[in-house]
Amino acid sequence: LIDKQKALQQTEIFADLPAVILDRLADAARKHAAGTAELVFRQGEIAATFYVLLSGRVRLVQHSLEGKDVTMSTFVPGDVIGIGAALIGETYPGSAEVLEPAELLALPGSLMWQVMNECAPLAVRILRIVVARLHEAHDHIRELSAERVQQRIARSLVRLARKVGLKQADGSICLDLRLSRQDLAQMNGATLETVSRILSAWEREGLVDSGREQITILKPHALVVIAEDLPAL
Amino acid sequence: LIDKQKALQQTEIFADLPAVILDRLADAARKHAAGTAELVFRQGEIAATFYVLLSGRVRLVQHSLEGKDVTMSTFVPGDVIGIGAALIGETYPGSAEVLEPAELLALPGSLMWQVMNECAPLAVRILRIVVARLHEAHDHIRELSAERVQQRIARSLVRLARKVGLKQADGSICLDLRLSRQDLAQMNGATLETVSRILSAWEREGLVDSGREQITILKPHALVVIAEDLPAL
DNA sequence: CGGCACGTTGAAGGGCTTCAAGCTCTGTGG
DNA sequence: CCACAGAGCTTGAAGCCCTTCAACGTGCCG
Repeated sequence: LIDKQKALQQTEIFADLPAVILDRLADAARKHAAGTAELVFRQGEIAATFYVLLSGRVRLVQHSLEGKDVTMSTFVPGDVIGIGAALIGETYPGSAEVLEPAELLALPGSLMWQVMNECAPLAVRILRIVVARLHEAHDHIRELSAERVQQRIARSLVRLARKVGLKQADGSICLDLRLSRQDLAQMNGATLETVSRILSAWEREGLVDSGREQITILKPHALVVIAEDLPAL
Repeated sequence: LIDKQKALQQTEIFADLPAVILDRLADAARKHAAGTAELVFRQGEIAATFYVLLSGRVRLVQHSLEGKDVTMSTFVPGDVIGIGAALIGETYPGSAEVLEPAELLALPGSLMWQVMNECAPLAVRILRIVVARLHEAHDHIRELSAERVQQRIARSLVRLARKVGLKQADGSICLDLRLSRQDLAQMNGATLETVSRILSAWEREGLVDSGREQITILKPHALVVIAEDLPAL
């Protein structure tokens, strides 16, 4: 119970809340563990609860009718998952699939409503998060509409480098996560074959070093050039 | 001043508010008219105000570096524009371009903050709107990632038919707005040539009847079949 | 009536997908 | 410990979807 409070406090969204509020939330929170490939919730289910990710990695994925999976976003510890749907009480817009073994706190959306109405700063933060995600989604739409696969993949790698990149002594950046060609493809509306070909080409040119579910960026700047479609070399 | 109140009351978002609140909002609101192709706000500007659309039509468009414009969403009377950015105080995620001569009410984001903190139901509605738009954006991402241009165009037409379709006696649906090939292209990440070819093909098959900036759907059901990629005919 | 935005159509080509075959690792159970 | 199954990856060939460029209609409005 106390560890649940501590866990909540360490997330950006629930930090610095009045003790009373934190108590109520921690009291209602239920710990939940899930292994790789498990679904925390499924697309289409009525959303009564949302989740705080404590450890591991989770992605939000939409299934298209033809069986293609599309990754909407991936979450790291501290992120809130499914809060939009849970607050409104509609269905989840996608499934939450565990990428790396995860611990989560499950919280009821209804309680969140009550608390938000009493604690304005909390409402502010939620709105801030949802708006930020909306803007990310808009960026994603622009990229899918106007850019080539190459460019989008480069962009993904640059973004991942900023988020989970381990800078090496020689200036290269190692991406600290399991990342298959398939994953990259589903994040960018492409096929795994195309991703494989692009990475192979980059490897031939010495831009990256890639292996099974693992990628190291050798020339970060060159990747940015591709991602931003800058003219000169 | 009284007409501003009335205008606000007739939008879904500001209906049924306490008179005191409505007063303050109406008082701060400033009427604004804009002609076709004008920009209500520009991508990248600091967002201090948001807008309520009273009449006309407006689209939110992102400009890519290579000069391609991508339409994120289009707004009809009663919609709120730029509220996400204005509440957070960051920059606008895109430009708001007037499609048909529009009247708007401009409201300061800071005031909205204050009012939201006092009036929980209002905060609820804002959040509901932003979440709904996030989910729309996610759908759009899935479509762009997994579907062909044909399918996306069909989907756009079906959606427009629901929103601004005038049902005729013979079962056809006339889209009551100016809609160029270019517009359809920018809504779906395609080129105007491709859209033209697709519409020509559909016209040959008797699915639609299209002219200059004007489209009538002759066989709505057949279009749905294409949009949803249903197997049989 | 001339200008201009919108629209059509063709031809060429490129980017990406699809299908298919084979390879390389990883992990697991005998 | 080794072998093997299977997941992940690579590569080729064929082809389609869509874009790009270009030239030419068409209709609207000043």
